[in-house]
Amino acid sequence: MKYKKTYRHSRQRDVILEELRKVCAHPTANTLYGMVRKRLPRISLGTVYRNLDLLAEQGEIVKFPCAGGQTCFDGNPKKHAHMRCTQCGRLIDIESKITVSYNNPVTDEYEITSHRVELFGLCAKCKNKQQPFNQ
Amino acid sequence: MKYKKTYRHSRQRDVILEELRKVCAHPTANTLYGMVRKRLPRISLGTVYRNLDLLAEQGEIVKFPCAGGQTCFDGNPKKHAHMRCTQCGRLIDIESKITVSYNNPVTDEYEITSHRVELFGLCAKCKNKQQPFNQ
DNA sequence: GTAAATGCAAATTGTTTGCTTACTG
DNA sequence: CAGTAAGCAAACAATTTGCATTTAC
Repeated sequence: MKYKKTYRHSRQRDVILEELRKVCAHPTANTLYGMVRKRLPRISLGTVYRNLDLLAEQGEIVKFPCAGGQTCFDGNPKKHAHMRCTQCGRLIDIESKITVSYNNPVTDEYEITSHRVELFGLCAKCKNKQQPFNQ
Repeated sequence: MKYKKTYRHSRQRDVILEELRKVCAHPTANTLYGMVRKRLPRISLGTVYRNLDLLAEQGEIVKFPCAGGQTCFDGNPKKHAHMRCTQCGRLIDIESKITVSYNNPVTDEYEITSHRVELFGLCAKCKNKQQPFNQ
């Protein structure tokens, strides 16, 4: 049995969380690294990753596996809807109220405990541009 | 303006698609590589990746960015629901009928064109096991 | 015959880990 | 002062790419 880990406070973690909360985008670890480095020039990328994992573990932030194999981070843990732009790939927070219903049969096969909806569409920028070249 | 690419037929692509369609799991490129190699021992992993991209481009299969930075592939392009097991991480096809509703405001900000629901829960195996150690 | 697809290996990219030092509680 | 966190660099793993050769149309 594993013991519960105790967390200690760190300036780096504070800054990472602050910077992530500051933006409404969903930056990757590397993007965030760039942002944080402006305030803490000596921070290392490894620290950013470690803290992002830790913050996600604590439920302070949310990790998103994204297309292209990168992980994006959302600093806003309260539920809100997302839309992925099918043109540029960005993840956009949207206002839309979503309702999901599904039948959740009581069975030994599986048990559904929660859900997430991902919406796809066009973001403002791409919507107002003409289509890019084929592909 | 980019010209439309013309596809040529290849045995490797056929086998990759066949093997992917054969299973109801959602293998990674590497897993699929193992499956395909039984029939085409000389195929290379690069070819598998190239063909999976190409098949996804054609809409024959679907790519899933997964937690852990891997991409999973679904050979069954007709819509069906998925559940991700929060314990073991596998993606399970489920029977549940899902209905999603959301308001899709007509605005310049964005335009929603489609959606996907991801369900989370426990798969049969994990449901019938006791919890693993903390964390 | 031309362009697309393959096999192979090397390169790239995102992420994790090991280790020593610094810092928190 | 015990154990967590940082910084740095090396290691890893998934995926992509360059190139010479083969294959499809």
